[in-house]
Amino acid sequence: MNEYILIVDDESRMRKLIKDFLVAKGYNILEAEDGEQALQIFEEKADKINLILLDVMMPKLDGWSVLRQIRQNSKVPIIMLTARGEEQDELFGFELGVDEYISKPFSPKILVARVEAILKRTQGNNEKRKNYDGIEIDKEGRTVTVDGKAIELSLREYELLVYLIENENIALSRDKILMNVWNFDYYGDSRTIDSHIKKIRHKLGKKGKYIKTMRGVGYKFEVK
Amino acid sequence: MNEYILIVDDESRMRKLIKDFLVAKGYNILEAEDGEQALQIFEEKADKINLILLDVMMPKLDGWSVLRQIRQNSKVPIIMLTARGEEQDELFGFELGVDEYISKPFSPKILVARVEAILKRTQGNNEKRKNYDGIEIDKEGRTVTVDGKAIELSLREYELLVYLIENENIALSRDKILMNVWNFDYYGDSRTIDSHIKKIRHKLGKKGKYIKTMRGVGYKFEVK
DNA sequence: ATATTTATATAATTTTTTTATAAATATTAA
DNA sequence: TTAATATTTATAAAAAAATTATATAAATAT
Repeated sequence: MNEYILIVDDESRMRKLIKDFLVAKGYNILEAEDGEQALQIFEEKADKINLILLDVMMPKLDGWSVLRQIRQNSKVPIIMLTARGEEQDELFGFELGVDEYISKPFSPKILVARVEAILKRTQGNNEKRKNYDGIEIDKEGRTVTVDGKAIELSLREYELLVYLIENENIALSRDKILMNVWNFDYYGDSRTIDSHIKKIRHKLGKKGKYIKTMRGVGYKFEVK
Repeated sequence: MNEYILIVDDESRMRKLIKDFLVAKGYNILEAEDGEQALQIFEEKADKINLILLDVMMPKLDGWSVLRQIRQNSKVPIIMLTARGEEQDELFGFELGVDEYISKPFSPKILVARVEAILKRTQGNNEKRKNYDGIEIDKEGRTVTVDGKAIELSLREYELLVYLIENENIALSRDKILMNVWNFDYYGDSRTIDSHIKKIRHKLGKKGKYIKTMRGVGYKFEVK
C-alpha cells in the first residue's frame, strides 16, 4: 500500500476533489495541471507512478497527446476523464491503451472503485511485507525490523532504504535517488545521501553491507 | 481461528482446488454447487459463516442474484470469482457490496492472501469490545476504560482514538486522519491533531505511549 | 454557562544538511 | 609494477531546518 497516482487536470478544484478521496484511501498523489507538466512529472517519476488519471480537455497538450506519448514506453494504467458526450472517442482511446473511462460528472465512489479495481488487477500480488535476508519492511506500519528486532529510521532514512530495496539489484545514481527520495527540485549536493546511507548501514548492523557502494555512480541494494 | 468459508461454484474441480488450499490454512469449508444451494446453506448457517467465495456464472441462480439476496440481511464478506473479461461488471458489484474480485484463472496464493486480508479486516472490526493491553473500547457504550477504570474522552478524542486503534500498527498520515476523523477538508495547518493527541495520551496515562509519533508522517497506534 | 474544539505562540526535540577530515579507490606517471 | 596524485566515498560532529509537544487563549458548540 504505497501507490502513487498522478492526477492530470487543468481545473484545480477537480484535482483537489479527486485527491482528497484518494488520499483518504491511502494513496499518494502527484498533480499536474496540464499535459506538458504531466509528461515532465511522469518522466521523472515513471517508476513510482502506478496509475494516471488523465483529463482529456486541457490547454497546451490535451489528454490524447499525453496518452500517446506515455504509451510509447510505458504500460502504466491510465484512466481517462471525459466530459459527457465524448463517448465517440472512446473506441479510439482503447486502441491507444486506455484502461478505463470515467465521464464527468462522476461520483467519487465510482472513481475510487475503478481506481482500486484497476490497481488490484495490475498490481497483482503486492505483498505488504517483504523480507530480504532478515531485513523486513512493513509498509503499512512504516517500520523496519532486522532479524525480528525493530530499528528506528527517520523519514528520509526509511524512504531511502525502501527505494533502494524496491530497486533491488539495480544500481541507482545519486541523481535518480535525489529525484525519487527527495523532492523534484533539490539543489543541495554535498554528501547528503552519503550521510543517510551511513546511518542506515549502521542501523542495519551486519546487514548494512547489503547496501553496496557503486563508485562513480551511486548505490545498490543487493543481498548475496 | 475457527472460521467458516462457503465456496459456491458449479465446477466441483474448482471447489476442490480452493478447498484444499483453504483447509491447509486451517479454515473450515462449506460447499454449494449452485446459487440455490448456496442460499439454503447460508440461511441455515449464516451466523457461522465468515466469508463467501462466490462464482458469478452458475446454473439455476447466478452469482449476482445470490449476492443480492444475501445482502438483503447480511454483511458477510463476499469475494466474487469472475471469468476474465467480466471486469465491466465490477463496479456494479461494488455497489452491491462485493468486497473483492478474483478473476479466473487465479493463483491459489493470491486467493489465500485475499481471503486472509479480508478476514483480518472484518474480524477485527466486528467485535464490539477489544482490549489493547488494558485499553478497552466499548463501541456500543462509546466508552473507554484503562485497566478497568473509565476515562472521559470528548467526541473528537474518542473518535480519534478509535480511528487510531482500528488501524492498529498502521502509520496514519495527518491528511488521512483529518479525512477520516474530521470528515471535511481543512485549510491551514494548525496543530489541531497534535492537541487532541496530547490530551488523549494524557488521559491514557502510562498507556499513552502506545500512540507513536511518526515524524514527518503522522501517528500510529502500536501496542508492544 | 460550560465544555469542547481550534488557533497561536513558543519550547523541545528530532531530522536533515553542511562541513571538514579521513579513508578508500582509481588514475597517472615514472 | 610502484609511487604519487587525484577522485570519490566514509565518517563524525556541528549547524541549520523542520517537526512535534505543550500551554494558553480564542472561538465554537452544547
